[in-house]
Amino acid sequence: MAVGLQAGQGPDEASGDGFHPDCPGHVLFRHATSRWGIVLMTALRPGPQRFHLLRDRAVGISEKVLSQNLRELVRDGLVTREVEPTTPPRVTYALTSLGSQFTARLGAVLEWVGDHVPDVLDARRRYDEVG
Amino acid sequence: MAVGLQAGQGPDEASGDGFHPDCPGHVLFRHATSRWGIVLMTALRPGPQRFHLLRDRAVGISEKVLSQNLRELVRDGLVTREVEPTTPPRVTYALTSLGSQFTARLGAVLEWVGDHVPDVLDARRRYDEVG
DNA sequence: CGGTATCCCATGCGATACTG
DNA sequence: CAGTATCGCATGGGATACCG
Repeated sequence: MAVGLQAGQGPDEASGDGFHPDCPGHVLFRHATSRWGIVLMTALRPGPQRFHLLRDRAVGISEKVLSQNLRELVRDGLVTREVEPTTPPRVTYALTSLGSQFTARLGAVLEWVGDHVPDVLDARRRYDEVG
Repeated sequence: MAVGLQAGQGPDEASGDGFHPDCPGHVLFRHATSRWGIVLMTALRPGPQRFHLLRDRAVGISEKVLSQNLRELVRDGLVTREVEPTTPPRVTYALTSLGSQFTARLGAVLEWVGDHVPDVLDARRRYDEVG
């Protein structure tokens, strides 16, 4: 059973099945596909990365938001966080197998989107000029 | 080339490739995966639907937000809008082939999420209790 | 180095009311 | 029936400063 299929076929409110915004699967999806979630998950695909490296890859992210996002991903079980208690500390993030699977599927979507940007651009132009 | 892979490997700012929030592909992705975007796209998979039917399926949506979302999806070329100029008017929305392809890929992600909700729940419990 | 704390703003969404 | 107009709020995220 998918997650958001047929929202609102439940009784009357808070539709019985999996699409209410509070549904754990929905929350996971929002975290992983948030503005920075995608960047971070993707950045982790090649292998484990340290905090400052992720900060550099996610150009423009603030440290607050970076750590916020990572914390949620860790909580959801998509990412691991490992601390070596040296001074200064050394913290490494990596995809779990769960995160790896999710990111692979998400990657297919992103790749498709990338391949079809011209079509979207065309559609917008047509929509904007004529009406 | 995927869309958000390796953000920030460009020169210095607004990373050359496809992940700046203003990137058309990113915007498309945000529209289609917004709170209601997923519900609407999914609701349209079985076939064309009229406005009031979509409103009923997306339990809790306001008409304002429904028409907002549909308008963006139409503009992005994922959905068509057809008006029969009767009184009262009869407006039908349907997936384009573009929208159909996108939704299929997205569906794979949603299905995966649905299948792994228990794992996520476990992860969160572990995270919350121990730390 | 790897964070937190604080403040602020833009956006998305909800509720309600009105219209061609 | 299929919208638009208006208002108001919660949330995600940016900027800056400080800490173990």
